[in-house]
Amino acid sequence: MIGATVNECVPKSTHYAVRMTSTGPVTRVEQKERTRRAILDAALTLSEQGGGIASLSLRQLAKEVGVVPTAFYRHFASIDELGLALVEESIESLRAMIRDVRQGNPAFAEIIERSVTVLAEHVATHRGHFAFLTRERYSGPPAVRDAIIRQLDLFERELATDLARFPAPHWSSADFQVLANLIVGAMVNTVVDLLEAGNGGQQRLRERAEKQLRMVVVGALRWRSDWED
Amino acid sequence: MIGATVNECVPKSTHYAVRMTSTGPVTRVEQKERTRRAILDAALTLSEQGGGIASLSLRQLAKEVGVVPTAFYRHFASIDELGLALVEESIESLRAMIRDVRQGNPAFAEIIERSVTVLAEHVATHRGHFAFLTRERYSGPPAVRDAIIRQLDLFERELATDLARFPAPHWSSADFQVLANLIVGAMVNTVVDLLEAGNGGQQRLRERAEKQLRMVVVGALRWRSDWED
DNA sequence: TGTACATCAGTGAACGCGCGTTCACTGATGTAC
DNA sequence: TGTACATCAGTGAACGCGCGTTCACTGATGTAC
Repeated sequence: MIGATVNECVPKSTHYAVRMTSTGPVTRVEQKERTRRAILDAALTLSEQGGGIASLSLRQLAKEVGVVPTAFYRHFASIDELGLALVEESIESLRAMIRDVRQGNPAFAEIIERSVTVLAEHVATHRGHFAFLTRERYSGPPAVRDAIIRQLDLFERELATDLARFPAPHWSSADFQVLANLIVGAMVNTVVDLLEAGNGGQQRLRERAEKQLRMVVVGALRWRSDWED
Repeated sequence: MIGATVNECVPKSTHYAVRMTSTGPVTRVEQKERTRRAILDAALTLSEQGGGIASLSLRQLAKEVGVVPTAFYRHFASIDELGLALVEESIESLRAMIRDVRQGNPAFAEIIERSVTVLAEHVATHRGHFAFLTRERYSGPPAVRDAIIRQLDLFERELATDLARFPAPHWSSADFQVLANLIVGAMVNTVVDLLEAGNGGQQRLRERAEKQLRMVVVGALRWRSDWED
């Protein structure tokens, strides 16, 4: 049966896992970028399923991408560097969302509805990034956790500044900080629930988030610091 | 230099890592319970440092406990079973806290202060459990995540029922559900921040949590469903 | 346009290591008499 | 109280496996002329 193994002797050749030849010829630079993108996406997917970036394995990752394990090193110097790339692009997605929420100056009555819509849209288009941020915020390596916390703190301070423009005579700037913390926390919880819910639950969660924001912004702003005595 | 190795030839004998002989003789049952406890505690510590329960290794764990890896199997059938034991006792800590928050009927004015105090005390005395719950809520195995989510949902519904006793004529029961979700989220965020802060930050975080609860309960209850149109 | 050479993304063999789990064992604690 | 036997928490050798990383390689793409 020596001849039986002949079919398995495929000639060795360079194989592109994410080639998509139907779109025509591709430059080497484009091809490299595609593989890099496929590695990042597979890392987001696998760490979402498998308990976070800390339990991600290079060999699982290579298998998911459809490439030999050592090919990874053409794109990243180590697994840690991949983690840094993921935290950077995830934080960029978060920044883009925050920018989009804050930009424009819709009428007061529409701020809340618009903000929640923008939030839901960004979460839907960058699921992997938002899942990464909410997960690694708690279980990631210290450098990753710190970067995420720093960005959320920054957003909290910006929000406190924005809120301080509302007419609320009895409020100190510390009060606005505390309110901003409450709001950011509620929005992060909304993100988590949006990620976990199927398409069916999205509308309910958006309405819940809008109602919570109204309770807090419209309701709580009538609260007065001096009530606390 | 053959004789040089003689000192290393210690006779083989049963070794108890957590014996504490100063307290006198210990029964076999007590000794077994001590080791089991040491395994659970080491698992909480290591998974807090090392990226969650999913990246916990049996051999690290045994080393931390001061026992040979195979000794583990005298206490748990597998690593997964250890995970189940951890989620069970962590959820029991959460239940105990919730019970303690809800019990007694302090004057209305004191409910908030008392609740935050109880929260902070339970977090301080069961750090490992609360760190486990807040972390594995996002990165744990599905069975663990589901158990934690279920318990938080339950608490949310109980809280909605409690809140519905407040006089708030314009509120529907759905409104109370939404408010309860906001409050539970804020309390979970407080737990996370308490765990991350050193002793120095505890007081500030407690005051922040109290202020947030006042904003939400005292302020938001004046919000009316029909404002949303 | 055609040819000869350079580049480098992906390959596959190999490494030493820590992993979870199995097994037969040992000896201190517990028990029956 | 003393002795002979049973129990079983902890031991240590061994297993096969997947891990991250190294290295020299191949052959398609890119470039110089």
